[in-house]
Amino acid sequence: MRKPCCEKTEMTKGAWSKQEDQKLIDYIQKHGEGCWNSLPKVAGLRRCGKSCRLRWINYLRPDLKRGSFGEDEEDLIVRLHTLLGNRWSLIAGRLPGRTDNEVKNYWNSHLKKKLPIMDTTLLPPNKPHASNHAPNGKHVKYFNDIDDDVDEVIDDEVSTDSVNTGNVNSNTDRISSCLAPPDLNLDLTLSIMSSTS
DNA sequence: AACAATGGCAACCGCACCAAT
DNA sequence: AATTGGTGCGGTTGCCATTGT
Repeated sequence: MRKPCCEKTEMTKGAWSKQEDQKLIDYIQKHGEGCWNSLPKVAGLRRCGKSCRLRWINYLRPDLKRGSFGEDEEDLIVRLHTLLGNRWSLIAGRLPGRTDNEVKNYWNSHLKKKLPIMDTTLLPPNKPHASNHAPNGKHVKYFNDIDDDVDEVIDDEVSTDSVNTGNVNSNTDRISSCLAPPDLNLDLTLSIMSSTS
């Protein structure tokens, strides 16, 4: 077992102060992202590198789109989750200005409870090492490989849906329709796996 | 008004991958 | 080929605000 990245007892934990935020922003504006482990020392922060990275990616990045999710984004999350399961980083990659943490939180706190009680066989596996996982557990690389194909499907579905959703009244109905769209090929992942292996 | 329950979000933790050596 | 350090990801926790009793 590897040692924890930051076992130093003097490391600060918990909520970030404005001063800390500013130090991190200043440092990254000067030096760019990367070298997270050495960053705190150079930037004068008493935080571990992982904490700095998380703070930057999830909160401080200038391209972040704060605020509530739009209906289009909601649809896309549901669709992508249907295809990919809990691959939050991949899902977030399809949502400009959104982070994996934000998408994950939004799913857990908003979308999950909107979903109708349904046949769980329609749901994807939560872990990449479930039935349709990539060989050797290299799920990230594997999912990146199919990324472009998913992109095509999602683009098609969203453009179609953006026309259709005008007639759908409730969120629940809208999400239900997303979960079982008549022409969405939910076997895509599997078929790509077999075709690329 | 006071307290308890609930929900939402930020942050932490542990594990896994990858590149360098 | 094995080891190591850096990084990324997903699950979980804890805090705080809001709502209900």
